[in-house]
Amino acid sequence: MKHFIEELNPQQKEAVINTEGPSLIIAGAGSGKTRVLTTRIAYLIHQGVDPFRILALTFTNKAANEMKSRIISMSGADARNLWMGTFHSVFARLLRVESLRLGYPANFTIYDTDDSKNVIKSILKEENIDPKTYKPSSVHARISACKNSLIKPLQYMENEELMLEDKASGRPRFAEIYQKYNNRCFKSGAMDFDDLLVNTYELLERFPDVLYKYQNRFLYVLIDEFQDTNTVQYLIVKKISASTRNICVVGDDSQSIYSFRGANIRNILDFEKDYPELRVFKLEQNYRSTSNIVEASDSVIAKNVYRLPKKLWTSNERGSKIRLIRADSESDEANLVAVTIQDEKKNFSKRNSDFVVLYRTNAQSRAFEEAFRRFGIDYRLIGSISFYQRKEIKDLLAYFRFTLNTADEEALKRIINLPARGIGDTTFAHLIVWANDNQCTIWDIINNIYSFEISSRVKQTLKDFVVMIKSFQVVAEQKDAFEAAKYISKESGLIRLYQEDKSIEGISRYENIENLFSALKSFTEREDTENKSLGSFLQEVSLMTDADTQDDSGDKVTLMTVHSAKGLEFNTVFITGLEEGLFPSAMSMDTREELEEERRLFYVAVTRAMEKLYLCYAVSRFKWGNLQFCEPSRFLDEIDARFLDYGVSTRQQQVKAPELRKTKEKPKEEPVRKMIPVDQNFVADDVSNLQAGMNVLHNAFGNGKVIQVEGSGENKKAIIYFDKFGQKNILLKFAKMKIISE
DNA sequence: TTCCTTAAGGTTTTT
DNA sequence: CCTTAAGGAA
Repeated sequence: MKHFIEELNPQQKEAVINTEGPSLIIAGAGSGKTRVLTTRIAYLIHQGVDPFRILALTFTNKAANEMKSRIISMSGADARNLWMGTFHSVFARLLRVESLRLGYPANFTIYDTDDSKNVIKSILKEENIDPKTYKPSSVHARISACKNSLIKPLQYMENEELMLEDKASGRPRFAEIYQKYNNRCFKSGAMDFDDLLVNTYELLERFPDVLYKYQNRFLYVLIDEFQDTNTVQYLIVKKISASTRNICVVGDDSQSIYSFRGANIRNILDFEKDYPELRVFKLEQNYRSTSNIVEASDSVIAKNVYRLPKKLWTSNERGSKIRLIRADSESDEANLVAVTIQDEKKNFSKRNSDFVVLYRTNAQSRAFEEAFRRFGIDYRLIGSISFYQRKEIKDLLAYFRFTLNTADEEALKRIINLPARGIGDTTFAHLIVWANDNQCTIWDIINNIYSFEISSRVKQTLKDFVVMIKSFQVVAEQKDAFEAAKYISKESGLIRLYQEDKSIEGISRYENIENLFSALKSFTEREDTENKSLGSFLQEVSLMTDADTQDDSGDKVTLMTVHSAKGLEFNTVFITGLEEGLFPSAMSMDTREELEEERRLFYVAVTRAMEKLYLCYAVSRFKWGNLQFCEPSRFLDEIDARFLDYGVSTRQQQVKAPELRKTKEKPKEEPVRKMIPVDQNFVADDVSNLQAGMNVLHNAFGNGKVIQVEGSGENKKAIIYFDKFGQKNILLKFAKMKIISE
């Protein structure tokens, strides 16, 4: 232990060894925050604190897992018993034990955003409310905001200000929807993401014995990324740590980027008011980046008015200047980034994993994916749709969910007619009416279906369904998650359904299911899983994000939003799409507060870079099929010019030149096609008689299999599935391909 | 009830 | 532009 502490700088050391009482650690970007936090916990364990009695909350599962394994390597296997995870996962675990108190089943379901929106949609439908004025996504966002500030439906209705706000915006029935939504979730034995927090708070508030229990269990509470906690989160940890007051929060107000999700920057600014005896530690030495990058980032964040005073510095070498890349279009931007990566790899022998491409919105990833595929650069895409959000996965999970919680209406909706068994919307609507009339769940109805007026065919189908689910329940009870899942997916017929689908999508769906099973297998075989049941697996899975499911192995360039890059570092960073209206986002330019958050976001992006930073923007961009002209981002002007290099590398000019000429003659595509690395000696076959089933070699896309041929003459085209590039529609008129086999 | 066609709408950011 | 939802035909 001793040498871990000796390696720290004086400020870090202070922040580690002062374990008693409230602490605020203000940790600048790259100042060794994670190291301090892990060492502090290892130090506590070393002092004899039982890991079971330490609660450490992080922002992502990934951060939690990484820290945990670091702590284990510092202080031994016992550290496995730490309560460490995201707010949501830790409190979900707690609620599993205590949920009965609040009237929820122990097997309560966790609704993800899609489930929540579906609940809202069905409420709108039933109440005949126009989904255009009450957009499910904005209704959900508002409900979420309420929950994060602990405003319940009844309080909402009594709040004149909020009610007037709704009236003014033309949505006077919001409070009613909010209430119905909550009732519906409760009836389904389901909690949404926000409920995991709200209900934890309520539990501690309403049941003193429960509060007492957890106050006594957790002697030390630590919170990472404190600047991104919201009101409920803070109130929960405040309650839990109230008796010991051993609460240690780590954060950086300059990196607060989640206010849209209810994060309350006041939590960090006002922390001192709640804890007058607070000790503050400031970590201001940056170990991550070159001094050029550190100073440049500082010149940007200095433009913000709302911030705690601190000055980041480094003793690292100056490093190279920040490069600007100006592109003509989004595809040009992507190509330039790809070329630059190739150059950097060649000239400085860097690996793909040294690079990250950051953007403001997920939609921007597409151009990069395309370019990287053309250039043969391996990449990993983080974000957008997570593995567990995929339809086929959600379908299977819905069976698991329903098996464990038959009140879960959203799950039932997904599975009752999948695979098709002749239970359509009409029948389901009947079931809902009967359930409402009888004040019971739909499961109760179909369980007693003989007493209802419905065709005997449907009756039999529903009876079979009930018998099947009951058999699943027995299996889920007796077997581990993997075995149970195998049984359910087979007996439900889902597996067969996907196996039989031989379309491209069908095959990829089946692959996803196979991946789910390997996840299940490793879950049940993992050593530190104390509970190997299907329910335990479901809980873990419903709180996973895309970043958690990806493996970091393999040498790949990373593509992700700036938000998901928080906490990470890369040798070389490309910040792309630096244009007014995109970054800063057009939706966040109206107020000073919003703009400052955008600037903090930019600051986060800049400070991810260790050695080299590229800032990219395009002068035009396609938006919904229309070419739009863009102005470079104001953030580019805000960086002091002495940190910037406006020069363009010779290689970049080479790439740009042909494209510029070409764009004037022919729109889009053509210049991109030019950029495909083409084998000069490639001799194409005559493909006019191409048939489905043939294997071909394309000059740019490589090996592929013809799925289908359609059209004739000039317009004859083929759908080909390429090993490396996936499915493409190819016009045979242009195609340069060899026929390998028939 | 299912499948296919057509229309509309969407781009902040995430547990 | 692309994807998803709704509406109509079999």
